[in-house]
Amino acid sequence: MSSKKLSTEFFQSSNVVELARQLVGYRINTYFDNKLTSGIITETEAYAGKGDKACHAHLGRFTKRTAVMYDPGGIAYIYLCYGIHHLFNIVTNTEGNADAILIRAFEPDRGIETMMNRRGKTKLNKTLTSGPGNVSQAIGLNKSHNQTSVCSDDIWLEKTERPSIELIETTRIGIDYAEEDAQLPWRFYDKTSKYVSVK
DNA sequence: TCGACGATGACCT
DNA sequence: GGTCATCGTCGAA
Repeated sequence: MSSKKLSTEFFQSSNVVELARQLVGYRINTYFDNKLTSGIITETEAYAGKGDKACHAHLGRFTKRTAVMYDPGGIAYIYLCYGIHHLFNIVTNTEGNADAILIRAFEPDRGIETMMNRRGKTKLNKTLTSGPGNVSQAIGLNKSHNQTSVCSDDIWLEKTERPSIELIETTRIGIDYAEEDAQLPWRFYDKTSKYVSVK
């Protein structure tokens, strides 16, 4: 039990929904420019590969952008949304499945000053790290980290004991185009945290 | 080539 | 509640 760091194998589980559920309460860390930033994940969404209408890899859609999703789990899928925001996902499952988990919010813990600088904030409030675009900016992730490992010395996750989590399972955000799959309860968040994008 | 648009967020009233 | 910034990606032409 000396290492709490999540392994590549952890992310290669075939059940992306269960993994997304599990990650709420776990710790996300990055170490860039000699600065550690970390926090406790409060909100995630599962995207279940080819069979999920909300997933970029729906029906096996394979483009330059989505190619990374088909790689073995344990790496980052980061893409630009609305021309402004970098959204950070973790690819899961084994090669060829294209499952991913979107990290939508976390509760800042270590390196808060660094995160506020990256976000251009002078006051600490929930907007520091709530919302997928804000998450990436706070922990210093951008497209250069696409396809890089999330089990490295620069980016890693850790298991925690998850004290006082009250897990809510509900629908995903911003996927109205996904028809009936928009109704799937594949968003998970901790009701006890204020660091959640949408309650 | 070109046009449409998106797994958003900040700011306004 | 509404508006809009901003640009890479993708599919149509």
